[in-house]
Amino acid sequence: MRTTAQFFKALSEEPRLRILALLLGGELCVCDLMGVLQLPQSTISRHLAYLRNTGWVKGRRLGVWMYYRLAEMETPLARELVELLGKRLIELPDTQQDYASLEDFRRTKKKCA
Amino acid sequence: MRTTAQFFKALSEEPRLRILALLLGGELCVCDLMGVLQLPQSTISRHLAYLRNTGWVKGRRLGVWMYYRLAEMETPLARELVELLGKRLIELPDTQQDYASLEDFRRTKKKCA
DNA sequence: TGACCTTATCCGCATAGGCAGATATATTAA
DNA sequence: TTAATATATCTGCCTATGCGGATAAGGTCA
Repeated sequence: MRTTAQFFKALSEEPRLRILALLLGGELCVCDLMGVLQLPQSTISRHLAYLRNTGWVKGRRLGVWMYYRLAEMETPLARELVELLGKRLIELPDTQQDYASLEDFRRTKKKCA
Repeated sequence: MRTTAQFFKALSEEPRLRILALLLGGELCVCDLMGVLQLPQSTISRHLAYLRNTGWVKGRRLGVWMYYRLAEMETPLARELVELLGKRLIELPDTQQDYASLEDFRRTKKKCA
């Protein structure tokens, strides 16, 4: 139960929820997330560490860049929750706006990747 | 998005998650929750206030007792999340144990209700 | 190797929020 | 009205955790 609460805690802070919403759309590197969330690199990285430790995301290194993606969930609760978020979280206006920012960022400031 | 994060925050602390899991089984009074969670009354009441303020539960007074139940959710995300919890959270061993404790408590120490 | 880039972690600080005990409020019953 | 019970809120304390800046670590390329 403690584990389950810890798992939900990942969703309880706005920056982490936004990161997860973005990752529902596919793999992203840290600099993409910085571009969208407009938060310092250390903050982004710390939240990603949190998400890694609670089993939400996995990272892989590609050269200099770390790419993060949603992990494969291990329990039915987690799997169905991800499915639900993919359907309902994504349709929220805030999420849509973040997706638009991501588009912008990738088009204009493609410093990374 | 902030609201959504706040909403998930309700699930991010073990006592609140346990309370919600119990309420998935139906309306309960504060003393029932005290009996199961074994936490001081002020702690239970504070968590219930939190759950009230974030729209998770509604309370109604019946004489001296306050009964709490899950609220009717207002968004598809929330509704489907409750449905998911009702299916998957309830089957966790910890939750089952709390349900058993509730049975016990109601049978033996029926001081309230 | 050394310069440079990206990401992770460390540090100190500030704040949110948990807890328990004390007190206040509401309801019932004598 | 007074007493008793159930619940809510207040208070003070303490821990967890968020934050940003600084620094470390890992990787690439000249």
